[in-house]
Amino acid sequence: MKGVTIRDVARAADVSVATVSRTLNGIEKVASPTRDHVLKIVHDLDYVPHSGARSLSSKRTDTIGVLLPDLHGEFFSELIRGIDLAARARGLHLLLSSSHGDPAEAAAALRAMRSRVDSIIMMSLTAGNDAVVPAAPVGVPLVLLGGNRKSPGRPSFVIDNYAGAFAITEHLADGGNRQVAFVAGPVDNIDARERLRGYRAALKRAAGAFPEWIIQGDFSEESGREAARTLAAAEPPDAIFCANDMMAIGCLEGLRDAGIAVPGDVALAGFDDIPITRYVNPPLTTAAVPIAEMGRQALECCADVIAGRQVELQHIFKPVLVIRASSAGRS
Amino acid sequence: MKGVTIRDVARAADVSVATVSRTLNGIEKVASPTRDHVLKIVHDLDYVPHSGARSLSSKRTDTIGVLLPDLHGEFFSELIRGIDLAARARGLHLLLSSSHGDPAEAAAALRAMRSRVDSIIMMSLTAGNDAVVPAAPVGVPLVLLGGNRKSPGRPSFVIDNYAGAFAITEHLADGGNRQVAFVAGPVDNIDARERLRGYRAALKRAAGAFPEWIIQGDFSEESGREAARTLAAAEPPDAIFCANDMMAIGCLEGLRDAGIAVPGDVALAGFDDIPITRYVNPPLTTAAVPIAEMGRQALECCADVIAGRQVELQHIFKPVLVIRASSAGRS
DNA sequence: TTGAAAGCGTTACCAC
DNA sequence: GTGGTAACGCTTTCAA
Repeated sequence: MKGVTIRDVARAADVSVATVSRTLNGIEKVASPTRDHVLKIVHDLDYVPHSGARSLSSKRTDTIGVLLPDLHGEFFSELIRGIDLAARARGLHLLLSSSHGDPAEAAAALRAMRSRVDSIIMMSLTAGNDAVVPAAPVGVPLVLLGGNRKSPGRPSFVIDNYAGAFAITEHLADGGNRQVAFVAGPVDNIDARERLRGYRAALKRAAGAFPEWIIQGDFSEESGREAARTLAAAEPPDAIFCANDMMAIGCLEGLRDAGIAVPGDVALAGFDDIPITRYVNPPLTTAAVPIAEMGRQALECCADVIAGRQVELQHIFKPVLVIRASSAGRS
Repeated sequence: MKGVTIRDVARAADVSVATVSRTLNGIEKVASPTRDHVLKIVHDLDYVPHSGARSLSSKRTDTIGVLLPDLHGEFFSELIRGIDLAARARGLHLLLSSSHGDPAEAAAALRAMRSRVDSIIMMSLTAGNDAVVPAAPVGVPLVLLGGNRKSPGRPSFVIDNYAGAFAITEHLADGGNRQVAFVAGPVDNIDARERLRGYRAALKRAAGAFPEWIIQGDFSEESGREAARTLAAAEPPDAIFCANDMMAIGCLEGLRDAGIAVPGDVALAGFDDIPITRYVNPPLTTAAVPIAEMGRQALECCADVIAGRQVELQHIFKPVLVIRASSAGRS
């Protein structure tokens, strides 16, 4: 049962190994009766080609590598789901690797994957990680996910953080909220910086030019809670825009503890639209990013690159403003 | 830069390919100076062994397959996180595949993986899926996750659903709640059935022998919402135990819509302790399963099996009762 | 401690 | 259409 080779099949079917190979790969012509006979034997013997041998001689692995900085939270599970969906549809396998906090680790992971995959989807969240996306080829085509740094010649899929943040800020300011505070993400995070930029631009454009009010956070729930404490200590703003949903959730709790009602006293919004946002009380206004869809397209892109097809280099996903109870107008 | 082989390294280092191989695999003895010299060349040339060729001659892939029924939700992302953590620590790669609703699909996935991995961690949620875990060997060692069906000779990691459900039910009954209703999971799901069994046993043992009250659900949020409607239509019970957290969350919303307060009018509890449970209002009482830890141990088990070490066959994880506000006593 | 050479299971090329 | 047979890049005896 174990270790059935193509020779065993060839022998049993009374044909050459070449014919079996052709039958299985289906590119070249094989006579229909021969084909059927071979397939029957393959099935009877439960023959599965040895992928190592196959990749050795064909130079293909039919596998896509997925390199992520982390696996915590729903963002990544959604992303992987989208990638997996597309991979299954194309008959590709997925080699997953994560937790690459620092560039050195990520570089090592990249090297380790090199010989096992045909292409790699790589997500580098922080600006610091740019170092691991070398200008030089790494051996296999790379498709980039997230971050805004351009890596010339490489397809990249990014979120339009600026536009999303702009829309949220505008919405909060429109809602009759004069003072909109911003809880920022990590300073070395590109997405976070873009969101900050969007906040600033929207404020400037808003009639009346409300002053900026920026609190430093780090994308964590705890930092959101802390921001709430800080904001509650002073004269609270009319609205708070947190650079991601987790901070908004922490902020929500912090405000509740401080006896500040949302949206009664302060309007609140986040960014990402992770599933939890629907369940908190009140449900959170946020900017929805089509995470799974991004993953799906990134994989399709890999497949195209492998096949030698021409691909778009810049794929930008515009977040959709999702208005929920946390920012219900209080005119 | 591309396609550096072991021969290139051997030539550059002026040694035989055998010596390079030995140096890299580190089992047999290589003189220290030779070793260092070879390693330097390997580094300079940025040589990475071809994994296909390696697996062809060594019969190892250093890869573990992970077969999941689905990728939706936090349960799976936690699981993968635990598995990935352990895999990284052991220098193993992870081949991920999911969305195997029906047995035929799962069987195909199993076949496709066979030649690419040294061992497979397989999760089969539903009783129906048992068919895809054949008694016969599948070519590589299998480690089972979830479900209670025994597959003789195969290590399996399961949750003690019975004990968890028993504990929850007991807690709800103890809290001064006379009538405890149960919202069940899919009938063909083993975990769901065990939880039902736990509920029944606990009710029987409770002083006063409260009558059973079972509503059929399917683990979905929507079915929880519907169960709430059904329960609210009659004289509501004192407490509701949903067979998983998602149903409990749906139930919570349904109760709110019906004007029934939790825990004021009805105590509520779920099962799994997915992260969301902490954020809903009120936070949900539930049975916590160490998901990531289960994944970690499953991978360790794979590594042990591959290495030929003896392993325990039955690993049972007892859920921990997590009491939150949704079941706060109302004596 | 090192080198030479025989596989490992496929694919792909070249004849027929 | 089909068969024979070099690669493919590595590990692993077996000798030296």
